[in-house]
Amino acid sequence: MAKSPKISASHEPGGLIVHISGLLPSLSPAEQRVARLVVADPADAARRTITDLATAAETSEATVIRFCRSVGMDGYPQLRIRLAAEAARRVEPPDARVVGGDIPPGADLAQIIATIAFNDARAVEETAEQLDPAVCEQVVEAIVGAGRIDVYGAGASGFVASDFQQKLHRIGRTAFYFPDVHTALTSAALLGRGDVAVGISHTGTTSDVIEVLEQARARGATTVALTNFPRSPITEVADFVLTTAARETTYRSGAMASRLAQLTVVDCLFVGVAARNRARARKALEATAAAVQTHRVGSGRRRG
Amino acid sequence: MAKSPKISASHEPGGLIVHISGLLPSLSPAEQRVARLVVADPADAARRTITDLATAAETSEATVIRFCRSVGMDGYPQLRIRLAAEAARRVEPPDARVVGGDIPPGADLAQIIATIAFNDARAVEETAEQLDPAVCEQVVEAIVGAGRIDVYGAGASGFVASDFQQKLHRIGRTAFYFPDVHTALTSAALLGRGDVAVGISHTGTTSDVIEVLEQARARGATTVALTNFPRSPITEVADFVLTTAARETTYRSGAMASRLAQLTVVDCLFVGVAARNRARARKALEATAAAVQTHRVGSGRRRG
DNA sequence: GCCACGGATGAAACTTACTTTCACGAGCGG
DNA sequence: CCGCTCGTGAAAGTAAGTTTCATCCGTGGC
Repeated sequence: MAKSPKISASHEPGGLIVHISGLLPSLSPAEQRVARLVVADPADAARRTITDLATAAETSEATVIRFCRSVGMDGYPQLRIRLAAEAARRVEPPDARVVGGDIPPGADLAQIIATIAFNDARAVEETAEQLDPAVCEQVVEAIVGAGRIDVYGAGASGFVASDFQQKLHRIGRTAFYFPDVHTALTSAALLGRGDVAVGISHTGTTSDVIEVLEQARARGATTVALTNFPRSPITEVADFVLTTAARETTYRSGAMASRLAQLTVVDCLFVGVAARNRARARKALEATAAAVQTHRVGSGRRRG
Repeated sequence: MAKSPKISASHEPGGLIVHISGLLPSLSPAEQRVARLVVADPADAARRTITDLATAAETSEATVIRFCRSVGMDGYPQLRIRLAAEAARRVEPPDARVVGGDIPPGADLAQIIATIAFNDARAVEETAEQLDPAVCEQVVEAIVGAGRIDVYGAGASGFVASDFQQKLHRIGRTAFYFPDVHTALTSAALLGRGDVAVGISHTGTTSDVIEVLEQARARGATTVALTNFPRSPITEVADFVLTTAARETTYRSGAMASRLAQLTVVDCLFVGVAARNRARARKALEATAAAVQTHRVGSGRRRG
């Protein structure tokens, strides 16, 4: 990477805040303080002067400017304006449900449900907003033309990887998923030019997955990373990077929001691939559906 | 008239532009030139610097400031921000995404993404809305008091079942998932009063899952069904029925929407259970998180 | 016609906000 | 332990925004 790690935010119609939260862990401590203020209350931040904001974040103006550059803005005034615009757009939720934050200790189940659903839905929506269709297109292209597709993921992301594998398989693409690192590495070693390796890691720091992608890349395969953090280590071994937009969350439902976001991305890719050859994909899907038909009861209309 | 004819615009949530055009005729010629530029393209005006705007209106900065005061702003920066916000709000509804229905054959990837995300998010939201907190509460209760929890699911629902099992396990509940019918049946036969069996089936017609639930029920276990169809066969063997709200869909992303909805429900149950004993759950989660820490790289901040 | 008078206007002085530069200090790898 | 890099804020520098003030014009009285 050249010099200034400026991550483009220009093709981001709706998601400045999302974009910033994604970048948050890659920022320096002082910049993170600024970022947190901004994310917490964009409208308020837009009203502040740079000196004001710097003081509030207990840092200097210089750091605020650096923060602006880090998130892809030219300077503070631009950030202000973008924030104001962003804030105006999202004044909507007047709901009582707890947004973004923690679930309060005394919450009843109805409240928990509302909060989880809201955050889950948001993660899905925001992920879609910040997904770059051009990159998706290239990934779809690669998958369509691939001799073989390997999908990797550890832990929770493993479910997603496995899901993706199954989906691709159902429409007749040759895809594999390995729950075990060693097997995965072995498989990666057998990949070659034209093949595709997809690595899924929410944090982007899962060494197992990174290793496997690295191996795949060394063999000439096209590598794709799916992570929540656009500057995490996994992005360094990937030809294409797709990001989800689950907010940094605490333990409760954060993991789930991120999972849903990942699944959404995977589904988009899947549909993109399937759309390339509708007839064949539909036929394959019908065949696989028919295969499990005998395991269904009451095949007709559902009774009361 | 006293001095500056400042007209308050602070109690004007939606209509800055309207407000300005309203008092346009009362402005001086030079100010009117400014006003017309602003009204014609608020977003563009917000991007300009005061000198820029003054030049464009063929006047001086001083006049622009006067204009700001005339329309009730404190100064130029405030106007800029208000304009940016205003502009953002009125560009909003460009909703080209296809709602609910099929993805048209000629759709480009951006459209596909928007459609999938929208439907996914909807499924999650609507599921939460129709979920009965009372039933959830009872299910949570049962799980909290259970000696053992068995989770069943076939095919795509198997992922969800497996996910649920893993979640429960991580907070120290004894939970099992069996991908194979025979093993599942065997396990169900060993359940007893106080144990819980959860069956997941989107259609509610998967005979394997129904069979297993039936077996579990016969042994005295509490049975829970998670399905999209409140009157499907599976509900007949369940003590508690939880439903998702994915619309009846064709092959494309319907499966995914239903999956996300299922995961959301599962997550709600999980959080509900975890909330019953915060301290213990948190401790267990921290322990499991720490266990995989060595498999992460760049434990600190991510670099570019 | 000439002279106040007042409002509108822009040039320039001024202030504040923003940006850049630079030196210091902490942490890391050799 | 040394040198390196990186994050940081102080301070210098630049640009943006604001105020002041002189000018210009039209108006209406003398």
